[in-house]
Amino acid sequence: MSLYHPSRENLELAAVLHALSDPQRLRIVRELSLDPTPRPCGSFELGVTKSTSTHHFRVLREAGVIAQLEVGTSKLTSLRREDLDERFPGLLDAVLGTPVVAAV
Amino acid sequence: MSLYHPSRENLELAAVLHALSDPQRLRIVRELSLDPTPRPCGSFELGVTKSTSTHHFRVLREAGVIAQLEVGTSKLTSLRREDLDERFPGLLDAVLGTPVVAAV
DNA sequence: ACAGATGTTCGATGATCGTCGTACAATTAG
DNA sequence: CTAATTGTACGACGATCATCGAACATCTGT
Repeated sequence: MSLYHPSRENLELAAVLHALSDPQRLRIVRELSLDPTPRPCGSFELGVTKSTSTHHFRVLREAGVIAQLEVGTSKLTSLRREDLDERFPGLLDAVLGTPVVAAV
Repeated sequence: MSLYHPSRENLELAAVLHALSDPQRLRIVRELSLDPTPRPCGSFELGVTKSTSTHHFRVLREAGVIAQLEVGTSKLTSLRREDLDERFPGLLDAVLGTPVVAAV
């Protein structure tokens, strides 16, 4: 049983925007952008339980924001930056280039 | 009773992304970007009832994506492009599919 | 074989969402 | 004044969402 990942051409803007519209998921994406090394889900400091975490990673994966590779008992997570940049140029940079709070 | 509009500094990324993650609202924003002339809500061809329409315009306004000015019995709607560009550079262009600079 | 680590699955719960219809309010045109 | 236009308010409805806990599965190390 492999994990569903939408192909690059099938990425949907509304789905991507929805995936990014949650604080926890936005945080995951930000962390991933800072250190592009694929890392297991557990290495993210979210203030939620494991099952909630699983949910958020699945939403991100099914929207095509992240890729997850099963390795042993863990899943290495990475940003699908190239696919997103190709399909929605500038979107990821705009989302990531934004400080969490307004900086004047 | 005036309409709530978040100030530029108070625009929240998650709220904006959420507002843009609905097909109807995305459509409103696209139409607004094509013709920047402020227009009443009723001039948009959405396949929903008036009350649903009211709801979508409110979500967009409260997220800071659009501005609504009461004029007579109607409300002139416009994109808050400058505020959005200042606060989240490149986001609106990316969502609208408009490159920030000419393609290479 | 056993224990630990990593993550999933399965309800469940309360909140929010998109949608509708009806009724209402306010302005404008005859 | 009356009627039409423009939009809101108020429930209400099913759907989806974010979250949790408990149980389970799978791999790894000893």
